[in-house]
Parts: sequence; C-alpha cells; structure tokens
Amino acid sequence: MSRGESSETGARILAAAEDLVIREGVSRLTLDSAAQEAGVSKGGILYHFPSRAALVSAMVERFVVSFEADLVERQAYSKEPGAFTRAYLEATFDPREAPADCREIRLGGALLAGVTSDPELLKPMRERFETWQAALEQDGIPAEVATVVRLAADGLWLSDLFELAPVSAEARAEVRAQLLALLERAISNRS
Amino acid sequence: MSRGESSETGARILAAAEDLVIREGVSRLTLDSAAQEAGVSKGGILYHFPSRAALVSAMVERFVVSFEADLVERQAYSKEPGAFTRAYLEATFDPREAPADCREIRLGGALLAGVTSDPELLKPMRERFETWQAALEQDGIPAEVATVVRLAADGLWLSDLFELAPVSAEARAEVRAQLLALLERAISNRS
DNA sequence: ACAAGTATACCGTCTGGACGGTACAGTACC
DNA sequence: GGTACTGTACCGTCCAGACGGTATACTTGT
Repeated sequence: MSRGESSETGARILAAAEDLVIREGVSRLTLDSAAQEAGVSKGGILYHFPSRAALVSAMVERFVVSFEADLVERQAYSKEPGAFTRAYLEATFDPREAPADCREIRLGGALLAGVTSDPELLKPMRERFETWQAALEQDGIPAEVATVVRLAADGLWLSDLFELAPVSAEARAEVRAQLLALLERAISNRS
Repeated sequence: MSRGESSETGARILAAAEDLVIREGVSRLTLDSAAQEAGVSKGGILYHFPSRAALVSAMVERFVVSFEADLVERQAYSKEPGAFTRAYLEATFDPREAPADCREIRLGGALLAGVTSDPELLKPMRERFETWQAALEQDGIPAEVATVVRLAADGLWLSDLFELAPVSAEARAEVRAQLLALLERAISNRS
C-alpha cells in the first residue's frame, strides 16, 4: 500500500507532516503544503504515500505505537496490581517529551480532531483504547477505580489539546497526587 | 454580524445544520448541504448567516449556552459545598436528553473536532470552560477533588464522542458512584 | 385611497480558487 | 538499468461567497 517510513525520505515526510499538523491542524495538511514542509516535491510524497489518506493513516499509526511504547516502558514489566493503571496515569500527567509543547500529545489530538470525517482512520486508535481499557480492568484493582483514573487522564489530555481550561503545572501535580492516593487506597483495600 | 436565530427561518437553518453535523460531521457541512437540509436556498442561508464560519460559530454558541443552562438547572441555586461539582458530574453522566444518542453531547464533540482549523471559533467554548473550572475551584471542597471530577467527566465525554473505548452503562454507573463517593468524602472531611 | 418607493426575506446561478490525483518526461545515483 | 526521486502540466471536483434577481410587506407622500 504505502512505502511509508521504511525509507529515509518517507520518515522525513512523515515528520514534516506531523509538524504541520501540530502547527496548523489536519485540515491544513495538503499534499502541496506537506511537500513544501518536507522539502520534497508533490510527486515525491505520492511516491511514498499513495494518497493523502495513507499519509494521515501512517501518522495515526505512529502516534498509537509511540504511546503504547511509552506505557510499556513505564510499566517496566511489573506485574504488581495497579501497575498498568499507574503507568497510564503517569504517561499522561508527565509526558516523556516534557519540553515545551509536548509534541506527541498535541499530535494525537490534532489527528483525533481531524479524522472525524473518515471514521476508518480512527480505527487503529479505537482498537488501542479498547486494549488499554481491558488492561486497566484486569490490573488487580477494582475496575471502576482504574476507569476513573483513565477517564481523568483522558480528560486532562482533552483539556490540553483544545486548551479548554488547561490545568496548570501545580494543579496538575495535586490532581495527580489525588489520583495516586485513590489508586493506593484501592491497592491496599483489595480483598 | 449575523441575523442568526432571531427569526424563524434562522432557527430552522441552525437546527438543520446541527442535524447534519451530528450525522456527518462538520467537514460535511457545506452551504449547499445545509440549504438542502433546511429546505432553503443557499442564498437564504447566507442571508441569515453571512458566512459558513458564522453558522458554525452560532452552533458553538448555542451548544455552550445549552450545557450551561443544564448546569444551572441541576445546581438549582444550591449553595452547599460541592453542589456545582455534583451538577457537573451528573450533567455529563446522566445527560438530560437521554433518548437514544444524546444529541447535545454529540454535537459538542463534532463541533470541537471540526473547528480546529479556526481556533477563533473555539473561543466561546474556552471561555465557558474557564468559568466552570473557576466555579469548581470555589465550590467549597478541595480544588483538586473538584478537578479530578471534572477531568473524569470530560474524559467520559471524550470517550463517548470518538467512541474510544466507550464506557458501558453499568460501568458508567459504577464510575459515577466512585466519583460521588470521592466527592462526599471531600465534603465531610473539609475543615 | 393609491401610486411610488423602500426594506425584508429570500432564490438560484456563476465564478474563482483550492485540492486530490494522474501522467509523464527528465535527472542523478548506484 | 533500476531505484528514487523532481518538475510541470493538467483534469475533475468541491465549495465559499458574490451577485443579480424576485416577491411580498410596509411606509410615505399626496
């Protein structure tokens, strides 16, 4: 289907497209603008990604895989109860790429927002969320506690994305502590 | 700027546009499609809303006002601590228009997703969120508890909107109970 | 009372630009 | 001689917005 990021130029195109999407949103991502951003011709883009949709799809895929990797890393293969829930919480509250604009997080939202026209493009993201939710429910703590943590984390993401009353750094730390306390309580209370 | 919904036809256009957006997303809202849906000509639309952006903007405004009214109604002017937080929680978990697909909630998300191209259109929504967040922080309970509730509610909204591992009705009730318990604990523990 | 003028509420066509995608000829490197 | 492009030219579609027109109601001067 698409040569994608297997090649050097393909990866550069993808990265440039991501920059563009983060800066201006998916709706402003055109083949021409992406070509310009990547320093490549339009033909060059279509050589690597057979259509605009394929390009967007590759971005979604990459985003999902990246967050997934973050989760795995944080969990560090711990099997303790609540480990996955904690990883999810921390991955959202203290993103890896803290520097300034938190590229990855913003990208996800821009993508999320931009692909509503074509539900097919959201499919990989939907599938991952289902997987994560399932993992949360099997995390050795009550499912409703894990779900509360997940929803709050997702809510934080939402507020960051669209800048809907974003939570300040201090408040964020307090909220994080509150959720961790909830988590600890659930761990020590389990039967 | 726009005659808007002050007239009968203006309101009909707005309602028709909302239906269209809920069904197909903002990207599919064109002047032509809206005209057809409303049983009005394209010129007729532009008479009431001077541009497509004005139409979308009116929808955002209406959505925000509607949710706001829901909050006020649920709060019923109670001044008890946690009243606003509880109202926010319940407005999200048990939407007024329960029937089927919950029109209002879906509309908000479709709008949210669709207006990323023009950040200006989100402004009224941003302002409201700031107001609500401020109210939550002044609700007579610790701000971090109120914020956790808000974030979880927003997270639920997000998951519904994009169908990202949506929470089942039973799980939703349990999560709601969990958050209410957190709220009650905060109320009884306040100094 | 009645013509003339004016404002309101639309209708429907046209245009110009943006964009996705195609086609293809050419280039440079390995 | 194939792989990896560049560059240009072009097609078809979609769509916002402009614009000229129309029908009806309401006002105003006489």
